[in-house]
Amino acid sequence: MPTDDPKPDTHQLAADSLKAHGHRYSSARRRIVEALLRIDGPVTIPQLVEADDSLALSSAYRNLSVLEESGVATRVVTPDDHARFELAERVTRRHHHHMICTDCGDVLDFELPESFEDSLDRELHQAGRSATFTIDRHHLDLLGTCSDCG
Amino acid sequence: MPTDDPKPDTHQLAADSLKAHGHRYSSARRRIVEALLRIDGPVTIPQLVEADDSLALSSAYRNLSVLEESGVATRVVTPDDHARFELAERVTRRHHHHMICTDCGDVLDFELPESFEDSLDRELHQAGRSATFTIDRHHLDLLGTCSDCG
DNA sequence: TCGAAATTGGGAATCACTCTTACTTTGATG
DNA sequence: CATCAAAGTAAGAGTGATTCCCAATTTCGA
Repeated sequence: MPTDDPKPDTHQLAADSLKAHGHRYSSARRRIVEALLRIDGPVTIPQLVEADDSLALSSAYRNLSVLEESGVATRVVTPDDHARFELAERVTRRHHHHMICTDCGDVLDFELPESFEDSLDRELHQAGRSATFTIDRHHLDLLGTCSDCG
Repeated sequence: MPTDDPKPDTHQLAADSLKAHGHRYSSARRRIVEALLRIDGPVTIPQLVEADDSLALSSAYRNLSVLEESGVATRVVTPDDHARFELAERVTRRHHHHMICTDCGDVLDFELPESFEDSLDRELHQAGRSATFTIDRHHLDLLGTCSDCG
């Protein structure tokens, strides 16, 4: 049972997080997590349901809210008008940012060098301090055109 | 007529931008720009109409789209489900980022040191290159709690 | 195993936003 | 300075993503 497994047991983590928030890891929720693992990258709920027909639309909306508030999934906000979801960084263990294609709406993940993330954090905390704003997290998005639309 | 006026003639800039896109700077559009100047910080359209009752809701929506595509206003996307608008950086001449209160939904502007913006740009272009993604602009948001909700 | 509590899912309801349409304003032109 | 076509206005209908409702089903602890 390695503690530093590059692919830790996502399902166990999901079950624990849900339980800690008073929810169950039901089969529908597991199917959603499996689809998110499979697809990789923030997806809209219609895309998710398309990827696994056994999911009901209304349950997918409800469950993604539950997964979000339990810290298993993250809601990704983009300029197009579907919400997108991906597994939370708590779960994937990787901090990343998003490249959003303003043409097709697709979202890609990317990472920055850790050293740069550190100086980014320093700058942001500085800014938060001077505005008396308590920082929970940051989002860094690139808006532009992906290679498909380029 | 100083060229480097800290408060350049926003209305002239707005009129020119609109004309360049085949639109007029009508009185309703001027009232919207005036409200955006007065309020400062991204506001929802209901907030805007509240700030100036003479504005009609449907016209406000339509005109903000026109102002956006003419480069006068910018649509700000946040986790709550109202679109927010502010004057474009082209118009204000200041690059800034957003602190978003996840409690009340309010959005504050903040700026980073220019030197840091430069190294940020370098990192992002590096990342864009390796993903074959053409960067148009970036967004850097702080999510957390504002001083009112703290 | 049993029962209470949680979950499911299909369809109705909601609500921010956009479209339609008939009317008004604007400004270029003769 | 009169005309009129293009541009703008605004009230309300329409749209579509998301949420709500609730009866039926599943789950888990005792």
